[in-house]
Amino acid sequence: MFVQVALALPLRRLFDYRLPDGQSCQIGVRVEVPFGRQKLVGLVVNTKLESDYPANKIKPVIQVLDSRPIYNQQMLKTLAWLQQYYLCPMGEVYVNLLPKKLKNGAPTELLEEPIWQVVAGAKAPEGRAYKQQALFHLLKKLGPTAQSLLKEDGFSSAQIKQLADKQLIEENTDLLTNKQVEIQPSEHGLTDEQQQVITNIQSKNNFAVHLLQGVTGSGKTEVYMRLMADVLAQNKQVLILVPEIGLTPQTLQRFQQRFHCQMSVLHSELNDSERHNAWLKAWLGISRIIIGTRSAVMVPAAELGLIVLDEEHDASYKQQDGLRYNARDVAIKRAADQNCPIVLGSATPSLESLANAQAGKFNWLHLHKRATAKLPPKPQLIDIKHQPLQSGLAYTVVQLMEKHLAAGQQVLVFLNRRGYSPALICHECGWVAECERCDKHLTYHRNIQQVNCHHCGYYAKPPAQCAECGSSQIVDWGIGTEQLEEWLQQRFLDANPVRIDRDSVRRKGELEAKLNAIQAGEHKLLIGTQMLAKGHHFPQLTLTVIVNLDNALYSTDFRAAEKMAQLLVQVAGRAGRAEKTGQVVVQTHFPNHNYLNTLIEKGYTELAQLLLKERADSQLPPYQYWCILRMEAQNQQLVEQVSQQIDSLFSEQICRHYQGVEVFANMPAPQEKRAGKYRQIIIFSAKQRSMLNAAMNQLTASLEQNDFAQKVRWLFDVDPLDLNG
DNA sequence: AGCACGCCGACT
DNA sequence: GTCGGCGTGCTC
Repeated sequence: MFVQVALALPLRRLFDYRLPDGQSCQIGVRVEVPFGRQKLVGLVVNTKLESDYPANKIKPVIQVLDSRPIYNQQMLKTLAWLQQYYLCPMGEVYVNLLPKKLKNGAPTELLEEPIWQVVAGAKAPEGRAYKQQALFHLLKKLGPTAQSLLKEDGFSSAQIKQLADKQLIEENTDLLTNKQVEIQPSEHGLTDEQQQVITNIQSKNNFAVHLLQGVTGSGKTEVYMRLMADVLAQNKQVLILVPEIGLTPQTLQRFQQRFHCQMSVLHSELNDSERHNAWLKAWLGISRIIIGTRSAVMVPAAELGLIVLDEEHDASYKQQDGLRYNARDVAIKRAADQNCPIVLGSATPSLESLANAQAGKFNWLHLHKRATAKLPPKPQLIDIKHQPLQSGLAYTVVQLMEKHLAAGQQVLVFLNRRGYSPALICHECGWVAECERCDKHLTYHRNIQQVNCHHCGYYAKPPAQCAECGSSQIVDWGIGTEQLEEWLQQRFLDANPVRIDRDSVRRKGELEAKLNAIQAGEHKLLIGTQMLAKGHHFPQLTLTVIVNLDNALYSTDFRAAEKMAQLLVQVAGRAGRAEKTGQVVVQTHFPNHNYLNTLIEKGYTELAQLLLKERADSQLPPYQYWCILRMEAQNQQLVEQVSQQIDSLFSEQICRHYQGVEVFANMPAPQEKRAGKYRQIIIFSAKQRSMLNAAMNQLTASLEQNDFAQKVRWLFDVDPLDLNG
C-alpha cells in the first residue's frame, strides 16, 4: 500500500511513500515521513496500490499521526480546487493552512483552557476595579465563557485571575466540549426591508450567493444574526469572515450576548496555542460559530450551514504572499462544495461582485434605510485651486472645523499618508532622498528622527547633506499625518487632537485605548489614515474633512477610482450616526471631476455603473480575467531575459491550444526594484476563466521542466488586485 | 524550503 | 594548509 503525500515544499508535486506492512490509513491524515536526511510532516492526499516511482527509492512512512482525517473528502476536494486554481505548490494548501502546532505534528488534542462562570449569588466587585466590574457583568450576561473569548472581549488574564481569587467567578470544566446553543431573543424589531431580505435569503436553503448591499447603519448585522439563529437552531455551524481590523470587542460581544455557545475567534494576533485551540474547536464541532479574518475561510468546520463575509469589497481578503488567494472567492467555493448559502455584505460592493449580481449569478439584495440613524451626509467639494493651504488645509475648512469644535462636537481629518512628509529634497539641486533597495521616496518621520521606506521597511537617519551637491539645505516636501497633527496641536490645542495611524498605535491594545478615549469625548479632534475609516462608530462626530484624494482620480492603477469611492463612502459614514447631522467636506483640485460628482450626486452604485462601463470598454477585470506570472532575481538582465523566454514559450507552444488566452503585458513590475531584487511581470488575460486556468496549468508544467525558468523565482498571482505586492 | 556537495578567497 | 562564501542539485 502506497500513500501520496503533500509536503511543505515549493513544489507542485506529491511524494510516494510505502505504508509499513499491515498498516493502512485514511486519506486526509497527517504522516511523518523521511525526506532526504530530514523528517517532515505531510498530508496524505491519496492512497494507491502501485507507484510509478522506482520501488527501491520509495521510503516507508515513519508514523501515521492521525486516526481521524484532518480533512474530510469534501474539504479535500475544495483544497484540490484551491491548488489547481491558484497554481500554487502542494504544501501551500495541504500543509501551510494548518495551525503551526499541527504542522509540526502535534496531536489533535485541545490544550487545557478554563471555562469561566459567575459564582451563584456573587455580587459585583466594588471600588475602582472598573475592568473587573465590567468583566463580572459581562460574564453574568453571557453565561459560561471560554477564557480565550473573554480575552477577545478585551480582558486580560490578570483581570480574570483577580476575579477568580476573589471567588466571584469559577471554572466549569464540564462545559469544555459542550455543543449546545442557546439563542437569546433579539432586542430590536426588524424593519420591513430587513424582513424582506431575510425572507428572501431563507427561501433558498441550498447554495446561493447573496450580495447584501446596505448603507452603513442599515442593520446588516441584525440580518446576519437572524440568519445565524435559524442555521444554528438546525444544529449547523456558522462561519463569519471579517476584514483584518473589523472585529472589535463590541461586535464580538453582540454575537456572544445573542448566542450562548462556544465560538472560535481566529485572527493574526493569536499565539500558536490560541490558534491551535480555536482551530480544533471548530474542527471538532465544539464551536458553533467561527469568526475570523481571511485565513479562517479554510477552517474545516464540518457542519457548516452558512457563511457570512462582511465588507466583501475589502482588499484585506486578498492574501499578498504565499498562497495568493482571495477569501471572498474561496468562501464562495466552500459554500458551493458544502451546498450552503453565503451572504456577502457591503455598503460599497466591489465591481466584481456588482458585475456578478447584474449577470444574475448573485442574488442582489438592498438595505436602503438606516435603521438607527440618519442617512450619511452628502459630501461637499471644496475647490482648493489657487487657495493658500496651511498644512494641507484650506482656510475655509479650518474655519469650519473651528465652528464644529466650538459647538463641542468632534471633527475627523482624514489623510491617507502617514509620516511627517512623504519626501525630503535638496533645496539647492532638487535631489530626493530615495530608498537604495527600492528607488522610492523615503518618508520623513520626525518624531523618531528617521527616514522610512514604506515599501520595504528600510530605514535610516535623515540625511544631513545632499548626496548630490553636498548642500545642507534639506527640506521636507508634502504633508503627512504627523505634520498635520503637529500643526493642529498648535491651532486647536483645546480640542486635544489625537492621531491614529499605524505609527501611533503600534502596540497591541493601543488602538483600543485611543478609541475608547475618543468615545469618552477626551479628544475632539481626530487625525487618521485608513485605520479610522473602517467599522468604528463616533456618535459625536459631526464634521469629516478629507484632505486629499486627487491622486486617485488620475492614477495608473485601474482600481484607484473604485477604491477612492469605497473609502469616501466609508469615511463619510463615520459622521452623524447618532441624532446629530453630519457634514463631510472633500478638498480637491478637480471639483468638476465626473467621478466625484457622480458619486456625490447619484451615489456609489451609479458611479460603479460608470466605472464598470469603462472597464468593459478597456477590456479590464471583471470583464477580462487576469493571471500574473511574477519573476524575481538579483540580476536585472537575467529576469528580463527569462521573462522573454517564457513569453516566447507561451506564444509558440501553449497559446494556440487555448482560445482567447493572451499576453496582456510583459513588463517590469511597477516597483521594478524592491528590497534589492529586480522584478518582472507577465499579465495573461482571457475572457473565460476556465480557459485561462487551463493554459496556466499547462504553462506551469512547462516551467517546472525548463531549466531557464529555474534561474529566477517565479509564482502566480491569480485574480490580482494590483500589480504590486 | 532545507541540506548537501563543491569549488574558490582570507585567515589562525 | 583550513574555514566558509553561496551557486547547483536533489529530495518519494
